[in-house]
Amino acid sequence: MTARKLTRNQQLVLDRLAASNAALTAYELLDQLRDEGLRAPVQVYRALENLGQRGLIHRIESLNAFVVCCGHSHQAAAGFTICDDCGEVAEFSFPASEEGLKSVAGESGFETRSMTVELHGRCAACAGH
Amino acid sequence: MTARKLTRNQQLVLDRLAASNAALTAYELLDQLRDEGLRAPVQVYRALENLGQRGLIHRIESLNAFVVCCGHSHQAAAGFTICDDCGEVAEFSFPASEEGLKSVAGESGFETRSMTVELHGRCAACAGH
DNA sequence: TCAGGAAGCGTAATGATATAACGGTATCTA
DNA sequence: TAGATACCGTTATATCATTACGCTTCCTGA
Repeated sequence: MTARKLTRNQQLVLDRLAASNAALTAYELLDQLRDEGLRAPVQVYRALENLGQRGLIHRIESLNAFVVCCGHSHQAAAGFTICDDCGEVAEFSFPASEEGLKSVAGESGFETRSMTVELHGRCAACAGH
Repeated sequence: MTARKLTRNQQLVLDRLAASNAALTAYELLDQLRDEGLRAPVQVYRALENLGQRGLIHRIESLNAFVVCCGHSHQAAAGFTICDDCGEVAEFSFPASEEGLKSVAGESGFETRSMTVELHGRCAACAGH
């Protein structure tokens, strides 16, 4: 019943993501892990699926790529800022706006189960602040 | 300087999207337009790119698919509700939450240029209300 | 403690989404 | 009406993701 230990492949993928400020695609992960013996996309995708179910990583839809989870357990939805200059992805939460969005969508009877919130722009460093 | 008229391919793609409540992928559009003489994905992608620049359509990142724009000119960002049962996609705006999101992201110095807001769940009809 | 089931593995093939490169045609504008 | 720009169709290729198969590892309970 308790969660199974991470397998070698899962740990390798998680470690690569944890070491990156940017989101990594499945194929970028595969390239970085060839030295560790990974050979096929499906090996990476399987690890990603498992890590996703555990809530240890997030998928960035607008990049078809993945990042580690910030570490908080998510009662709330996760939002992401994505720097289009340097690629840095940062996670944030937005409890008030989240309620606002659900509420606006709910006006037409829509029942929200999950949400994707991704902001593109420039990070503080790239904006020169 | 004034906007060029839509070409035949652009109009065909726009019309198919306008006739659908669900988002359509580029390949679904291609299949639906083979009778009209379209043969290759790039023809559809080129039309989609042009229509996107005109603001006549939106891309749904979490589906890799496209919908017509509701028709409002967007000073504000567009949000979407996506029914995971029937596929219906509806557009909404959320001025208050939009400011909230930009503001939360801005706390760390992030400058927002655009945002993706996609809510998955069940539409009123599928929820049985 | 070991039998059965669930989860995971590697390999191969394939499916789905998107773009690059090329040379030709239509349209706009000065 | 010449030059610039946008668009066209065709072909090839890049990128992202899944299915299928048979074998191994790990967990659990009798």
